[in-house]
Amino acid sequence: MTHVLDDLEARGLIAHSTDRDALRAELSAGPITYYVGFDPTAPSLHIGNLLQILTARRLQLAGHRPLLLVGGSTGLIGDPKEAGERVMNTKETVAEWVDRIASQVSRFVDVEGDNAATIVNNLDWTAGLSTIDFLRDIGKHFPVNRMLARDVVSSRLESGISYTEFSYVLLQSMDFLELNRRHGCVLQTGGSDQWGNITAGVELIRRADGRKAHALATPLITKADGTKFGKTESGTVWLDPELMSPYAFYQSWMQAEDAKVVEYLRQFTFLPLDEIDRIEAEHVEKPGLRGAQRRLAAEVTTIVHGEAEVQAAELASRALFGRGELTELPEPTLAAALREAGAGELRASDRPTIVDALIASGLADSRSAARRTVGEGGAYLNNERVSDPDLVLTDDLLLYNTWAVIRKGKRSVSGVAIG
RNA sequence: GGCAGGUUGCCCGAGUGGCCAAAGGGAUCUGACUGUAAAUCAGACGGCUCAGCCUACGCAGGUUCGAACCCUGCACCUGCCA
Repeated sequence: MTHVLDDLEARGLIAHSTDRDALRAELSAGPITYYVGFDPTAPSLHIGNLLQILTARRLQLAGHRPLLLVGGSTGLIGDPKEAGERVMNTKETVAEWVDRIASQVSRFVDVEGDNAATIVNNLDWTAGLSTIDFLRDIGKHFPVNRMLARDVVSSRLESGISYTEFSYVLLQSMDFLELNRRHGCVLQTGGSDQWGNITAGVELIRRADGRKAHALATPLITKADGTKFGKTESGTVWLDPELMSPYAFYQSWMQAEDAKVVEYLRQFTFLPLDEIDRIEAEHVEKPGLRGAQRRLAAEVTTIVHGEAEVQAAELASRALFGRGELTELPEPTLAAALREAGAGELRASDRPTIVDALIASGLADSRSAARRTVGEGGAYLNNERVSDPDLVLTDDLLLYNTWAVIRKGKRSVSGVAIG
């Protein structure tokens, strides 16, 4: 059987690690306990976090025991980022997000069995901690000169960084130490942006307790142009169906770039590598068929939202993006597809125009934007370009006297029900 | 506490009394080409009851026919000094 490190390597999931041979030996010697943390900076995790969850899952499938940490305390402090000081959220908000993220994350791993995953919250060991103890036991191991030399910190020295955020690394390091003591946790994984925080924890464990621990970082997932992957025109790709519909989630993967889609298949799915190689061969041969994108979208959406949602998303996508005439779609299919795509509602008595429809369907943010779209030739009603912003959507223009398929540009489709 | 500099649209950044909804770049959107891909080229990019009006250049006032630009106070940021 392939060593889990080799699998991770082959999937392009290892950007950095501490002593690779020692880590390999430790993983081979028997089940180890490892952890990955998520700070509650939003009510839901996004696909950047998904990569971390899936990596944790791969290790669990290899027999190791995951600890999934939700940052009830670190979320109150804020990991410094280059863009500048974070906005502090209230304790109530953070507590609510902790709950949501804890339940979200636990769906992706086994929480029963020999190597069951455990959800932990770092608020458990920081809430009662006194400042004096913290400074004596943890702070003593952190040379400020080295903290200042860290990239994130030095980049913030000009623009400013609060003591709060400056101290963040101590808390995350303490988490690793604490999990090492409580659960024998010997490995922390995370994104490469967490490398500094993770290795600081490794070092703290060595200094404080004289024990050895490991760090493993996944690469930053990028688009072909090198910018961060995981944003669409509408923003972050969320895992929570309330923040992003399964259909929209599915579509965001459907629109993956040719140059990257195979990489994503390796990183975000559990498909065997030889099967991905076959998909790649077809993809290289006929990229226009978008077979790799279709497969990627189906696989990842299954992992996150389940098979039923995938079928609905596929059906809707085929109906709305298919070559066939919209008029040939049976009404139930059409209605389901449009609901899936986030259709809105309008009243016929208000004599709604194409501009109203663009807004109601969620395709335009304002009337100005909607008018602009029409003016640019980017607005379509039932796949026919509309050039008059004042066009009223009368009965005869609707499908089944009710539905209007509204499209903006080539890849944003939604609709409205007019009753 | 003192002194100096700063706070501009989604982001970066120019503008120092009228020609400013505000240069330039990025992001984003649309069109052409395509395959729900990329690259390229072109256009758009505060809001609205849209050839006009309203709101905007940290906040609140003031000077002026007229202010993002001048004055006063306040807040925050950066640096130097104490």
